[in-house]
Amino acid sequence: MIRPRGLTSEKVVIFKRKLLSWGGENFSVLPWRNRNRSFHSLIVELLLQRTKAEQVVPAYLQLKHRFPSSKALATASLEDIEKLIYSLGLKWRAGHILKLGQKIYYEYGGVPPLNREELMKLPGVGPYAAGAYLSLHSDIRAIIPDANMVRILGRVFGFTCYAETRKDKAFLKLCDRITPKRKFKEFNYAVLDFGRKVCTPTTPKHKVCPIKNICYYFMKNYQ
DNA sequence: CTCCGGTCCT
DNA sequence: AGGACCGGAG
Repeated sequence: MIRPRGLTSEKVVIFKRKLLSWGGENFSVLPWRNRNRSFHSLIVELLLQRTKAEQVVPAYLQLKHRFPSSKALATASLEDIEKLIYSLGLKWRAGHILKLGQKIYYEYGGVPPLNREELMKLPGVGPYAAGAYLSLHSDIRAIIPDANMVRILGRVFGFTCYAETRKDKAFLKLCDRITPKRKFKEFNYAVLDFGRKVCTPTTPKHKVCPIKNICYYFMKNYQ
């Protein structure tokens, strides 16, 4: 159970505002960052699991070209998919991608479902992929309780993160409170970019951090 | 050489 | 709840 420190509505408001503003100025353009409710938008979230965005770009473009429709993917061979994502490592994901393509084509007519529970029943789709598909590609508000969110909130609100923190009810509640009601998409993109560029796992870039003055971790270690 | 990261299967 | 998975960055 996490115990956030200094969790006041003022700090929450400042956090949202600063992150949104930072995100607006530092948005990374990536080929899958669109609002298409397409199976490509869901597949790419599997490629992004435990994998850096830059690394995914070529594999994603090739995969999209090779399998332009869910039908093409559903009828593909496992070897074809393995070959395309080989450079990303973790090649067991090829199996998930094939099964996912088949389910989407045969059971959903080519379009992924639009609620969290249904999405998470799909192969390879967990809390991260479901939240990303809904909020980033479908304009449906959802939290993305991934490593970035855990790390950033953990630092700002001074709680220690463990492997199970992502499933912690108090943490999920905090994610829900922090994620804006309206600009959730902009916010989620901001968190992803911020976690990658500023609030990095090791040696966070305090010098360019716009929220260090409300960050428990920074205040404690550098003030 | 060590750390990092989502989901599934035991 | 704990391990397996794999390549890249620090």
